Amino acid sequence: MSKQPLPLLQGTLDALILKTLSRGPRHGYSIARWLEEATEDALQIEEGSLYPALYRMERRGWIEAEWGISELNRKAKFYRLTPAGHAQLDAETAQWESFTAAVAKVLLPVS
Amino acid sequence: MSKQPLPLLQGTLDALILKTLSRGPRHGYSIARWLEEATEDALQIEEGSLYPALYRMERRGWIEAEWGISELNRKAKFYRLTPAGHAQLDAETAQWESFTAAVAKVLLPVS
DNA sequence: AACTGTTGCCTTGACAATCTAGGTACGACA
DNA sequence: TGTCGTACCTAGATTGTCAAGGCAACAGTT
Repeated sequence: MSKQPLPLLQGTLDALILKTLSRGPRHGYSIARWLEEATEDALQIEEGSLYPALYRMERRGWIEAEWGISELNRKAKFYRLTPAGHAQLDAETAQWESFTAAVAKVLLPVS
Repeated sequence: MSKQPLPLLQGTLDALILKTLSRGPRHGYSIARWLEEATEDALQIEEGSLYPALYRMERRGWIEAEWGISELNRKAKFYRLTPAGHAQLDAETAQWESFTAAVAKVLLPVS
């Protein structure tokens, strides 16, 4: 009964990152670690997914980057949410709730 | 406040179809209609997604097809779940629950 | 000084599933 | 005859994730 991390459903990573950043600025590596910790390692954030996602979101104006120094004294790129990003987070959260509610109606019917 | 159908998250369609067929055999078009009805039109099942999904699942041995006549007297291909398909449904349902639970921990924290 | 592990960022290419936008055929019905 | 709904099918584009690499720099050990 070893539990290996679930593959991400396409489209959920953005929301997860936005939510993480809504708690305060973080650098990429730290976002990944925090998400894994917060989900108790149920999700694994691949760097090959993470960094493209960050660029995508920066390009769309949801987040902004700034170089700085990490807690461990290393160069790191810190991201923070823009107002547009906050709005996007709200929208994606609402969508996520609607979507899971819809799927649940099919997959987990009430009786 | 018009509500347009949500795009499907990649990977969920299989589970939705399997669950639909677990209630009894159906033809493709009917699967789509039933899913839309069951989710109160929150989900829209595109035929360009539906039919490829059905072939995929047939190829994998989760479902079996047979030509027949629809309720409306038209030629239609009826699908039914195989034992492997039933097992797959169970697996995907469990995965779905784990995944949504993990995402919820991030997106919808308890307080 | 050399080595090792960790942190932190980045990129390329493959892959998989969905969607767009077409198409065909046929029955029902006006 | 024409139109609408049913029912199936497909090619191509798009999108996001993942696998699998690589690089640089710091910390701690030996």
